[in-house]
Amino acid sequence: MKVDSDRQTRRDASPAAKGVPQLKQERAIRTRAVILKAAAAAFAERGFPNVTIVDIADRAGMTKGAVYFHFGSKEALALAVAEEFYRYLTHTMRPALEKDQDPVDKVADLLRRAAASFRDDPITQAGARLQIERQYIGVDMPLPYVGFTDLIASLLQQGLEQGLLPEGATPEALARVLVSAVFGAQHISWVLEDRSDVVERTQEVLDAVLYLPRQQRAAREPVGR
Amino acid sequence: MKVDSDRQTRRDASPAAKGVPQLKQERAIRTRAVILKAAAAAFAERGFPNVTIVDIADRAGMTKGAVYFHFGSKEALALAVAEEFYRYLTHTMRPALEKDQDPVDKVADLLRRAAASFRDDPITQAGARLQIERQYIGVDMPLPYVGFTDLIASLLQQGLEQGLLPEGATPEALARVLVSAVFGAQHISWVLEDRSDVVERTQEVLDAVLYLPRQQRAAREPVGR
Amino acid sequence: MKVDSDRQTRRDASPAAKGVPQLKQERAIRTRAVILKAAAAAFAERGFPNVTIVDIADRAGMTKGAVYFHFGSKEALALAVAEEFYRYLTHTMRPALEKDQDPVDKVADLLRRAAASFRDDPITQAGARLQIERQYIGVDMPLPYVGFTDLIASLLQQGLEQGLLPEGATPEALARVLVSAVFGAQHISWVLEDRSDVVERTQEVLDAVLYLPRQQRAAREPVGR
Amino acid sequence: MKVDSDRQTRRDASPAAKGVPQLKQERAIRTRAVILKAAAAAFAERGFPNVTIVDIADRAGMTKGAVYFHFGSKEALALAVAEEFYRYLTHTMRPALEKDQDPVDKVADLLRRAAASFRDDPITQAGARLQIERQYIGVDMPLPYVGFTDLIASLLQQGLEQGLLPEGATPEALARVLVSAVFGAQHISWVLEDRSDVVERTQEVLDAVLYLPRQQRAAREPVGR
DNA sequence: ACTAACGGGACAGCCCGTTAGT
DNA sequence: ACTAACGGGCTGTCCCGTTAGT
Repeated sequence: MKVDSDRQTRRDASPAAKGVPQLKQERAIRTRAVILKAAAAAFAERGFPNVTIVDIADRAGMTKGAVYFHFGSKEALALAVAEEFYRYLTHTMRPALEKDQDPVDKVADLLRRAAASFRDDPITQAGARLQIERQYIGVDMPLPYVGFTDLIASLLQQGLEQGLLPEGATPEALARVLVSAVFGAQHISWVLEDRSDVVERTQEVLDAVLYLPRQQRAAREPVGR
Repeated sequence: MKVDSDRQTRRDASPAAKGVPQLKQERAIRTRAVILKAAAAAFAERGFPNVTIVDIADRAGMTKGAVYFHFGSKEALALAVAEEFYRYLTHTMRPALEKDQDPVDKVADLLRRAAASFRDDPITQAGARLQIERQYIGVDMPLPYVGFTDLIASLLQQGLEQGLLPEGATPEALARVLVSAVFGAQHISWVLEDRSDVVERTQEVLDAVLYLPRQQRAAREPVGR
Repeated sequence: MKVDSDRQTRRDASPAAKGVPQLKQERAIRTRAVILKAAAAAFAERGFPNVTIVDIADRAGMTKGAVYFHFGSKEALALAVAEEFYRYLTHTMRPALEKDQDPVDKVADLLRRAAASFRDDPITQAGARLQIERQYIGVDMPLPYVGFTDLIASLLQQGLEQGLLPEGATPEALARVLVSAVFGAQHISWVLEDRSDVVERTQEVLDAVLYLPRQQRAAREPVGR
Repeated sequence: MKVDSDRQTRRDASPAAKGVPQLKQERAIRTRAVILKAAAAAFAERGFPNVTIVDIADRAGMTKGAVYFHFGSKEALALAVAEEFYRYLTHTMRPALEKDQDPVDKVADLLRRAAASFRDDPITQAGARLQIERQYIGVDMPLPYVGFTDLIASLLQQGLEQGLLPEGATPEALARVLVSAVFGAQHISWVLEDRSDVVERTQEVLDAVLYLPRQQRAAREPVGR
């Protein structure tokens, strides 16, 4: 079951140029974006198996055929949303990495931003949900969590070297714990409180995993650095 | 659309209780169990929306009609599995609570047992998955996580009073973090490693949240109690 | 698709006698009657295709199996109800025929009694409905209307000979008209007024077909005979 | 459970009326008509509960999917047939009303035309049958008989005023009797003779209810007015 | 670039009838 | 004489994807 993410891709490959290639398509790429938004909202709200193409078309204010013109299948749509999600995610994270702060604070910043996205951004919500539902989609979505976990691990490694974490700590393990906990917090917050308290729950995670031990350390070494 | 978990329930209500209405033949209760097992396995493996009644019937070695005699609908089946899951869960936890160990160790024991169940027991796997898929089921499943979180919070409260946790810690928040993290760890382990390393990941969570701070404390108070 | 009206029939044929044949069956006969009543009510209310065997069993306060013990199929049940209906009908009519009154009044009496039965007796209602639904039942129900129509025709013939009807009248045609009209009146009354005004509508028919012409005649021949 | 008769209806409501939204291609409106015909034939022949969507699709020479595009459910299909029936009925009646003849003859003409339709036109047959089976359909079909009865009553009222009916006659009652009798005649003719003699039976009704009394009157008043 | 129309496959639930078990 | 349990078939409906028509 081969599924390109969308027609766009196919088209870029074949006719390189042809008179006025992309002027006419201006409307089309707007339409495409509208569909994508609609799809994301639908997926976030009701989940992949519960969403029909007609649902999406209705939300986008057009007919099924139009959707099928831009995306070859329901799977392709999901995939496109997922990709958009990753693109958005890295974009949101950037400021946290570029800001001038110690690596542990960077990690915290990163995760808080992620949490806020989960609470506020439909694309993020859809992306997260589609990740969970990857089995229903049947096409290989980009493997989740790993890249993010590695990034955090390397930051924590720096933190450890700078003495910002207890000596016994292993950065990889801590990174796994953090990602697990934030993901879990987001999910539970979703089920119980419709995500209204994700950020708070995420902060609790950060306090427990990153800062509580640090306090201890600080308390134990009153003699200045 | 209220759905009883199964026929059993309906029947208990109607007859005027003639002693023990054990009219249920024990062939049937075996059959019922077989169906439940089959359903759990199917749900765990493929997810609620992907499982058809025929799948379950086939796995159970019988026909749709037989399944429908015992469970009035697909939803009822899912609900029964979920209930069985909770029953099994509390049953598995008991030893950890009754064993003679300090409250924090109890918590750790509890979560390790849960993790092991996630790895080994199909009913648990199905239960967890159905929880996530509750929206697809459309009947109100028992609210998840909360009871468990409360139990852990009260144990941690005891631990705090016994000086087993850092003074700054708040038991409720820690409990939420633990449950989130273990749930998340289990989920990620599922996606990435087919759950083979749940227990290890859970241990990492325990180390990071419960023991790493404690070590710090221990190190800081060398003079015994 | 062979269908005996019920098991009873079958049994009468095979074992002529055997120790204590019908003592034990006393309960059975009563049960059979209960089922028949339940079936009639169900058929009258919801129609043959809409009634399930379980419906009937529930109404009769027993299980499907019990029903199937007494009646081999849903069709057999319908047939038994229909037969009961005809038995009841002839029974109800008798007084009208035996009473001392002129043949035209007999006809009127007959039809008024029928109408009253349609209004009050569930078996009659069921019988009438099953007649309409004969196609759904698929077994040859006793042909309806004809015997009744013939009876009325012969009475009207007598009436004609006694000068109780206009000379131009043909008894067979009048009989057909009467039966059609009463049947139609009953049906329409059912749909529009839940049968509450069947008797009145029937009287209207009698007035229009039998008595209005007679009045004319009476008015025209003031010189009595 | 409200059911629109078909998609058409739903669509008319939504778009903000852009002139004439004749987006309906006339291939489609032909298809729709074919389906309707097929459905009418099927319903007339076998009755609503016995007809499957596939039956209809097969008769129409297409697949279930196509049928479902035009009609959202089996009920909608039945309703559409019923509506078509009423439309056809009023259309057939018109000439009788416009023709230059006395009101009583108009009534007779009306009913004879109806009878002929019952014998010859599948839509009419289906409509009549669906009326009887309204309970199986579960959506509120237009209330039957009443409008027609009123029309006849008002004609008879005129007839009475013109001295075409016996003085004692009440038009409303006569109208009810006529409609009942014709409906009943049609039904009995259906069961017994597959409707071949509806028209004759209807004529018998007209003779008995409208003309027999009139003859009497004529005979009695030889001295013209 | 987009809409209306159509094809086809799958699945839940229902219900009839039988058999195993008293 | 009756109940619980089981088998199997059928059909309405949904929904995905394609083609005819602008």
